[in-house]
Amino acid sequence: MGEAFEGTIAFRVVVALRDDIVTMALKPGDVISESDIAGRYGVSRQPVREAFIRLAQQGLLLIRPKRATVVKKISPDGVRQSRFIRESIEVEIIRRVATAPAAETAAVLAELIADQEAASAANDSRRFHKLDELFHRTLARLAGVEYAWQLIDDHKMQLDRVRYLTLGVSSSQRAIAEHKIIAEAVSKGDVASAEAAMRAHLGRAELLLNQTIEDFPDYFE
Amino acid sequence: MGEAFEGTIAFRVVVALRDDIVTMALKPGDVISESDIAGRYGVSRQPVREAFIRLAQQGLLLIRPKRATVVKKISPDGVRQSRFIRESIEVEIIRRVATAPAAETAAVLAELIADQEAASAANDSRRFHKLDELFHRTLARLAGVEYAWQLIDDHKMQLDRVRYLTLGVSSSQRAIAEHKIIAEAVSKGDVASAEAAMRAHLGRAELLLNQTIEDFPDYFE
DNA sequence: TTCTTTCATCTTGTATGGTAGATCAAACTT
DNA sequence: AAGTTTGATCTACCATACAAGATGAAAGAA
Repeated sequence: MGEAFEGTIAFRVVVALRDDIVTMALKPGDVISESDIAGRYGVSRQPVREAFIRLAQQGLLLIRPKRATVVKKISPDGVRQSRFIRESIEVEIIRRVATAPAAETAAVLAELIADQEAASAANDSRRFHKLDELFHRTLARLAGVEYAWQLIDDHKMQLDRVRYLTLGVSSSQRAIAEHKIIAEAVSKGDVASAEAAMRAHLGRAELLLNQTIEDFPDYFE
Repeated sequence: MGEAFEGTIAFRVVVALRDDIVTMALKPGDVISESDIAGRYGVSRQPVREAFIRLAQQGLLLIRPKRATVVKKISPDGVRQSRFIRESIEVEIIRRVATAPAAETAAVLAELIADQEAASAANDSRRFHKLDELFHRTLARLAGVEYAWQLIDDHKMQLDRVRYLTLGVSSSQRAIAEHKIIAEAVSKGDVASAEAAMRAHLGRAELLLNQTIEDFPDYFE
């Protein structure tokens, strides 16, 4: 997002609150108020209020006029549709890249996968997560639609909350293997295989979601 | 978007400004200020400020800290990528609906097309535009991803600004003919034809964009 | 007891005053 | 004349005070 207000207090509050929400320090259903947060951060209500507005538009908060503001519960159907949107766009991206692969494509993807293997070997899950994201964003860049990835990124916050609930079960080995299949198909210009591999790669999240709903029913609508 | 603040002044300002921007009453590059708009609507600066924040997050305004706020110029690349997103999602939607068409599908789409023909015959272009939108949103509903359409709708605002610049050239006849082809393929469960028809239907906008950039260069980045 | 009503106390919404950064033109210096 | 500095005047940012709706518990009526 082109956040053009980085120096402001409101920006600091947005970043802090968003982090708290995604990492589940603020749990779905938690009630917060402008004065509450203002006091906690030692600022006035005004910048907090503006942060609330921004986070509400991102689907993380629900401002209830004259009542209170709550951390939005995760909507299973919303997550499902976010996945639908992501799969639609990423499939189209992979088609474009595979249809006319640029010269650099194979090398760039291979290097990213090598980095991922290094991070996996070092058990650095945070770095692996970053590299995983970078892999997908790079594909968007190669397709000339990096902005489209930003859109996915916005909606990925909901998914990230789910992901955070299931920390540690991420099998980076399998993800890397799937990345390799995708990269190979793309580099060869095999559109159909690339699309199928991407769908398989993204499809695994569905099971994860259902499991998570069972484990943490209070966090979902 | 689940705008949950309909009774407020800020909401009225958002609606009014968004309408002004989409209809080009406020032109790309126009400079506005909180006090300016506040005075014009007879309200205080506070709700105007909040409206600015919301519109900035929707990509219609650019708030420049300590300087001024301008109506964002239209980014040709942004419009192109919005089209990419829309096509990705709508193609996936049409696939889903065509793969397993519900019983009601054919009848629902036929009725919508009939309404469109009536609006076209009556030369009611505003009503036709609404029905055109409804056709696409209905497909999303039939695919069980109506929320995905809301996403398209948000990003469609940029396209709507372009569309408004080229008023009158909308050939509703051709659009209706294309809708018929789509509806028929979907009803028959012919996935490949439905997808191709949808791509062709959405693809026409590219030419329109290039023409518009030539005609109104000042409104684009 | 059970239902109704009142009212203290939450909340967000709005108005307004002051602050500091950004801009630009006029005055000044060289 | 050309470049520099100053200062008036914009702007958005923030703090604060007040208004009004929503809530829930306590007091009162049946």
